[in-house]
Amino acid sequence: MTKQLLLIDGNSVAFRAFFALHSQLGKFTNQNGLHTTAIYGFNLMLDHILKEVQPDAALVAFDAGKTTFRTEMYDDYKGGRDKTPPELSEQMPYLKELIKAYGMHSYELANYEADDIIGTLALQAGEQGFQTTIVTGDRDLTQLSSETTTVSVTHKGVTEVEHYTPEHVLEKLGISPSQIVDMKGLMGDTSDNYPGVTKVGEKTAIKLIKQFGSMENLYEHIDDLKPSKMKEHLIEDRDNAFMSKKLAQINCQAPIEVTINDIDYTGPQTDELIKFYQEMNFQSFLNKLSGSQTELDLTDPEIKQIEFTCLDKTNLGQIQTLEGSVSFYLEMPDANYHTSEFAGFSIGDGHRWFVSRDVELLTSAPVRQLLESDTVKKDVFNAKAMTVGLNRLGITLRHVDFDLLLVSYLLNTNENSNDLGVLAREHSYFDVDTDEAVYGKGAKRAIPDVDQVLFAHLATKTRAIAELKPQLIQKLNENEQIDLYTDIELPLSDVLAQMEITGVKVDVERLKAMGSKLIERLSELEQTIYQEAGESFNINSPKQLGEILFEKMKLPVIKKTKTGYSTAVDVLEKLRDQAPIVDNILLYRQISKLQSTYIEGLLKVVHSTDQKIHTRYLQTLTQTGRLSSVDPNLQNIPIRLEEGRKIRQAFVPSHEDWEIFSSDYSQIELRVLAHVTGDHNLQEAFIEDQDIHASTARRIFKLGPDEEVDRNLRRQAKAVNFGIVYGISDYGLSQNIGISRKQAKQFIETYFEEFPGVKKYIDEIVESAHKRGYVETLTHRRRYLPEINAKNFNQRSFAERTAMNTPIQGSAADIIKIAMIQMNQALATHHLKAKMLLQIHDELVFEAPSEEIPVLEKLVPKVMDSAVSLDVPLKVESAHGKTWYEAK
DNA sequence: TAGTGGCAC
DNA sequence: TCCTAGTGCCACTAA
Repeated sequence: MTKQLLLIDGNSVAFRAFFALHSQLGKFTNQNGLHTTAIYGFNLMLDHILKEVQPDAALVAFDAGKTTFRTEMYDDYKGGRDKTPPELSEQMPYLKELIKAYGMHSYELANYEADDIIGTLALQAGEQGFQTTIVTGDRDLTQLSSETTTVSVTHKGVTEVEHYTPEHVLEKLGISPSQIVDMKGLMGDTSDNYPGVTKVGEKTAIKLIKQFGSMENLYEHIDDLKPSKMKEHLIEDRDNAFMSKKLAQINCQAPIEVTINDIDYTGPQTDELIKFYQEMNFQSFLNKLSGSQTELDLTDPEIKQIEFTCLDKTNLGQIQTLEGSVSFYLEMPDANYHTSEFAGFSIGDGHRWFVSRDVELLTSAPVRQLLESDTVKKDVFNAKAMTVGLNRLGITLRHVDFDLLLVSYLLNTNENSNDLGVLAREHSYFDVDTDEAVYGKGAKRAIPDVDQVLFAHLATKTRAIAELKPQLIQKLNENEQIDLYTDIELPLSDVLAQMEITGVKVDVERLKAMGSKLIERLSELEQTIYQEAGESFNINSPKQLGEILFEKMKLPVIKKTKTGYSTAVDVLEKLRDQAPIVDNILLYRQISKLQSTYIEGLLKVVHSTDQKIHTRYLQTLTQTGRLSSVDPNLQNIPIRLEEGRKIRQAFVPSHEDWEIFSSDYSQIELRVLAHVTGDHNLQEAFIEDQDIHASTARRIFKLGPDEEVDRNLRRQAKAVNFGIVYGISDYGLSQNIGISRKQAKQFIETYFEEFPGVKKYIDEIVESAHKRGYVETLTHRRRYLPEINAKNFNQRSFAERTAMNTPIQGSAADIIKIAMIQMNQALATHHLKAKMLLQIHDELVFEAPSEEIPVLEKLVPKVMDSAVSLDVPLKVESAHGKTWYEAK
């Protein structure tokens, strides 16, 4: 066996632990009022890493003080840092006690940082045949990773770490560990406060190092670079670059006085540890030591016991005896079921329950036949997740009859927890544990090793689905929601599953090219802003930005937030005349949004196997019945401004000679409003296919029949129309179009005079909401408004506005859902290759072979505008092109 | 994790 | 007197 050495960067891990638990600061104190967050977090990390590494030798290295050989080289090294919070410093001496009780050594060395101690020991260890694991919160240490050394950087919390081997460094950065110092030399480091080369950030630095191999070689060949700003900066900042590289370089020849032989690790001193835990008030660690908590205790004895059969290859035949309807549950511990691992499954018929960890069994003939059968009903929790998960195993889930998640959501939109156990409790069903109780939460979340625990949990879940089914179906009937469930939501879940599985193809190269351009522009803007401000600061920090604008530059304060000055767009727009920096900040914001959210964000979620993005539509989340989209959100890809709209050029068809085809409902919410209010004037405008905002302007501004509606009046009328849909307030309207509150009030009153049906509807819906406590859409989708009778004016007003808005927004959502189901059927009956890819609230996006485009141009609008029959016509507009951008 | 800001419909 | 237009998701900072 290779000997294992564990080296921990004490300050860095303590710092991470402290902030990871910072929100709990108040809860973690001992009898003497000592804060214990960092100690607790450090302990969690130790338990975790000791179990993983099982070291033969171990050491925790600390920084000795503020002055080191680096501060001698550069006064300002680590300058400008906030001083360590006292709640953290007070914990450091106790942390060292903990380490001692664990039987580990700590060490620090004057003039050197912990990094240098670690680097020096790791080097010696490698020579002596040790395998070394370094734990730190500081990415810079990854320069130490090698054949014999792995660097584990804490990720979220403290127990989750990312292991950096040389291969992993190469994968993440594209360079080798030894080249990290060259990169740091060029880019500098804001947190350690050393400069690097002006305008060179991580991306540029990596590009240069990839090209030249090292900083030295880059400067030897500097004359070969073609003339550019960057070249000038490189030459100008040469000295900074070399100094920064030296600062970044970990010294692996530190004059340490310990050797590996001095730091044997033989395990914790249990007695001392118990004493220490008592002093720190660490109950859970004490329990763990005394062994009073066994894993089996996780099963709550209160819960009705369940008997189940472990399925394996020998007893598969028994599955064939299941009949009627079966409950099925496939456990995917990660929320993203496109990529999650499978933890196991359970299947049963109300009396017998079969369980296994081995999902391969699902593909065996008896199980597959059952899942794919058109005659055996399947009852599940989250049909869409099951469909996608099984699809990954090559199985098509058919004939789903009951979806506990979907039904609960329809009965009450607030009951949409994705944890079956939580949801069951809402329905007064207690014979199933929550996932949190069985799997734990946060960093501690894990699938139990003990079969009994996992299997009992899966079997009780399946049983809960079966036992809750009859009563919930009955409630759907009582609410007149059974059609909504059977004809809309359940079939829709399958349509959505297919859309998610299909995914949308992304032109990765195009995104990357856009990204590098944006980065260049950002770094230029950044410099301009720093010059205009007279200092450099973090533009992304509203706090720092506020200080620059409102204290240093003394611009007038327009709006404040809870925490300080507001720097939101509407505020900055009012200031743009006062200083040129404001426009640059607005531009910086716009571009950095595109870069981080859309370029970086999208690139992160492209599946490498098919270059596609597979979003997940959440069908049981919104309070109105709309869908939402996550991982990533494909419902907010920019369109309003041209620069952002270009992102859509990266959304392309998945086959050559195919196109993107898009259809959207025109003014669907206002049409729904015209329908539900029965307002004659509003209906007339739509029946005559008038420009609705111009028509509203004509009425509220009392224009004659031949009078021109100018752009400004139309814009104001448009805002009024939106205001009506959202549940209007005079203040909101006045802010939106920049008029006085009095004037806004006047607009609204005139609107109600001109559209009396709308006024009547609003009064009635609010009254009905007060009486019944909920509102409904066209399809009886229901939203409860518990605060509609609140004493608090704001709470009540909010509920009243949602009472107006929800039937409108929700009915529009109903309509497009119906259209999606019918559209999917229409594609099949017409034997089209076209696929539905995306839904963006009032828009459907498809990809199709070019020759099918003429067919879609007729078919899609026909299906969409006849999805429901309203008192006003629905209008659909379509477009197509080589990319989503061109389909406009 | 809370707060701020910004993108969509 | 208060605050103030509906529904979402996500990045980033600061702690």
